[in-house]
Amino acid sequence: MRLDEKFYLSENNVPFKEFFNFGMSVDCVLFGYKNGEVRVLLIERGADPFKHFWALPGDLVTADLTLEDAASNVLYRLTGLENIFMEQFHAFSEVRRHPVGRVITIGYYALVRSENHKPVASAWATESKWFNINKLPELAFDHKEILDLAIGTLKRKVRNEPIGFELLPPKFTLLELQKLYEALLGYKFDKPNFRKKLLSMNLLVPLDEVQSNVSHRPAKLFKFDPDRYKTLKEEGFHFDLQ
Amino acid sequence: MRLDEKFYLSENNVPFKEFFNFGMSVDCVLFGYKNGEVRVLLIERGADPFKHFWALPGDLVTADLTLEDAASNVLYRLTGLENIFMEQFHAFSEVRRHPVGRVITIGYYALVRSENHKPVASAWATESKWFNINKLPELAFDHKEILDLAIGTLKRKVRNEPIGFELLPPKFTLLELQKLYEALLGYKFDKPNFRKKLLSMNLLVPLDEVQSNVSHRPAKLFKFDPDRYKTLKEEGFHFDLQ
DNA sequence: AAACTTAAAGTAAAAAATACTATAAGTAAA
DNA sequence: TTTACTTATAGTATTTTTTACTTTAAGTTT
Repeated sequence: MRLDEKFYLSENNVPFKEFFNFGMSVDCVLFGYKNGEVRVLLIERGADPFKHFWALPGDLVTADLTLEDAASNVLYRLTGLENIFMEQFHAFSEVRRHPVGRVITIGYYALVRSENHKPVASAWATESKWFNINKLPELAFDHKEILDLAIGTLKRKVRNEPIGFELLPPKFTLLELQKLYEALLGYKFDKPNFRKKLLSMNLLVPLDEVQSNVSHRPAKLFKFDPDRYKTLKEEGFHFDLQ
Repeated sequence: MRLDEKFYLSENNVPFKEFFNFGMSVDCVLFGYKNGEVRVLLIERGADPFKHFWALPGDLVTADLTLEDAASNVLYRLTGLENIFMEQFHAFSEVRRHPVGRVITIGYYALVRSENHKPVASAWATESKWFNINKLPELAFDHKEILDLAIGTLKRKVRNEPIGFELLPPKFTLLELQKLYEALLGYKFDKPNFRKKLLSMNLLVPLDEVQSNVSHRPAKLFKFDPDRYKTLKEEGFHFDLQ
């Protein structure tokens, strides 16, 4: 079956192929965390339109790729990393959102440990840089709107699913975890209670290892146990941090 | 600026317009509720491909519409209603998901009071019918996958946001509300406690009115107060039913 | 060895969730 | 009109969870 062969849209007899004029893109909001700050990786555009503006890393989608593939590719080119945690959050479709044509973009947010990223410099982007999510520059296209929605999504998600761990190194202390959540949610936790709550969830595996190079009593290191979470979830457990 | 004038994709010098070959569609998962059952409205397709299959109501998007407009139109043609509660939940982009061409579809779920819908019979759809979400027929395209994700989204959302009310008549009793949540979540609540919890949220306005035509003591009617919810939300309130 | 810093355990009070009981207010049948 | 029946609604006691705070332990630095 070919596009132009046989099919017409029933309501008005317009040939199907008249509808195949959309451009599709993905835009990735890559979050990181460092020194108590939640950050997002932006690129400086190396080409028109919006040349020299800061923008979300993204790309037009080619016909042979799923959106997930396209977003993974963007993240790979940007960081050199594969298997980054990544999730769709919204489709943006304002008719005039892209000055060059009718482009609908799908927003993805992704989480990564800040250290692990190699800066790019290509024709695609002249520079990439981490920005504190509270100190953002002016952005190209409708990327401010996209980024704002991504931040809202992250803040909501992080409370209901244990995805925060994606922003931390594999081994972390309870205080590091607490500080991360405080930065994400914007309020403080009581240290003993935070500790008690997290440990009671049984999602953290204590390691036979402590912090090193600290000038005080070193804290015990933990790792997150994704398999344990999967099991608990099937039993009806619901991750929840207020 | 025109599409073919000036712009090339930086990485490989392909002209921009080569990327504008996508078809876009919206598919709507319209949920209803009646007699303790959560239901979804499906259509029987009146045209190829998948003629005579049950399917989600949807349509190809034209260049002048946003996705939200397109989804609203689908729902209007289906029910005759405007301003139906509706929300995007996912973009589906498998390369071969549509037999006729590369169509990316955006899934919307929508909530409506079951009574208020006029059945359609057009070339677009020969029939429309409510199905219990636990007794679904075989579906066209990848609509089973779309519907499954919509059901998961609804069950998650309904716990964290007071959207369940969209499925009830404007005036309802506390027991009706409880039965709705039991059907949605799949477990029972203790009546006095459910009542206590809901009333303590201060989202329900008691009316000077009771049930009629019931063969027992009639229950007081309530309505949901969306403005109150907005206010409470800004003060940090978080709707939560476990 | 003393001072200092943070980890980690413990405890008591308050709040919330849970399980259950009792009473009130209506309808329907005798 | 009375009695039985059904559901609404209020209340209460128990358990569990959350919250706020205190104490002790374990390391580093001077």
